[in-house]
Amino acid sequence: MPTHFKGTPQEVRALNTFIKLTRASDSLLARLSQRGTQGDLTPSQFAVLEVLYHLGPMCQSEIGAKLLKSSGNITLVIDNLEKHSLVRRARDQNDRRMIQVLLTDKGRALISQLFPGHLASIVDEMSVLEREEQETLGHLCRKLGLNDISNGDRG
Amino acid sequence: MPTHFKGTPQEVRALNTFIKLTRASDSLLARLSQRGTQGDLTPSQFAVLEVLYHLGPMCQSEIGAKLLKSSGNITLVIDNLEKHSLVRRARDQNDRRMIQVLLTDKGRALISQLFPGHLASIVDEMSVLEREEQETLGHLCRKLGLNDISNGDRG
DNA sequence: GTGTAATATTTCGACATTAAATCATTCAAT
DNA sequence: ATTGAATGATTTAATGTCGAAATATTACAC
Repeated sequence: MPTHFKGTPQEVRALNTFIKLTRASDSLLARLSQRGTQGDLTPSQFAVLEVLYHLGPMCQSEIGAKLLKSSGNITLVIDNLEKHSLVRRARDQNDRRMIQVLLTDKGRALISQLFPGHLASIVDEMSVLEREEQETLGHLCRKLGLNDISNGDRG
Repeated sequence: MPTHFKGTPQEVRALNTFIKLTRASDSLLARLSQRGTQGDLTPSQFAVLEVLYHLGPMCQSEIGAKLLKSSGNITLVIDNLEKHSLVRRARDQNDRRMIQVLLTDKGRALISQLFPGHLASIVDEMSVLEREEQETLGHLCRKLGLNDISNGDRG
């Protein structure tokens, strides 16, 4: 909702860009959710399974860092995934403060079955932008997202 | 976290753009929150006060449409704002199904006090992008966000 | 070895979020 | 006027989210 706010051109521009960015992200996420390509999983649950699937077992704090979520939150999401036998916890033998989270066979089967459809949805949603537009968007988002938060990870 | 996923160039591009977009939005929101320019308000509470401040009194379903939130959610957020005497409810006299939500004097004073700092934070965060980059980002986000969801509002 | 700081996870309280079910009200068609 | 569909708001159940406090484990200084 590009605002009616009256301010300097710089202020109006920044505010409108901000609003469009957050709305694009929100509405894209909502549409992906509506497509049902995440099965019965919540977005958080899907994200955890996906990161474990592509990057392998990791501890909870690492998952939280990747997904920009708090440790308390990750604990709950892992709890719920564990109830459905999609992941399991295992104390790290070297440093017993940490808990490794691993996909179960059931969890691996589920995410490997869901991921292609999820990816196809993303490709489809992104297809309203040309190749170069996608690259420009990615570049600008990266520049903006990089501002100060821990961001550097290539797994 | 630009993924390690191996797929077609089109798939890799779409997935990376998607991840960068959502991370940019998430991390920007997190940084704005950390700045504390929203006072003691939650993001949802701030958004409701802001929309009432700039667009005037409106019914709950209208607020929900602007913020892309469910009606049940809006009910709760308005409940919490009402507890703090920042807004008040008033049945619409013409159509008693609707409830007009209005800023109280306290609510108006609060949002008018907070908004300038909030805006300054946004301008500051956006300043890592040049004027033209902001406009390009806004344009691309609008194109992407417009895909199918009700989006047309200029208040 | 013991105490202390640091790290990882869990717990708890408050708020957010959705979907589904329900209630009240309005509107339309008879 | 009455019925029936549609609309707006509320409630409920399940999950998510954060932040702060509590707990468990390790690492380090002494």
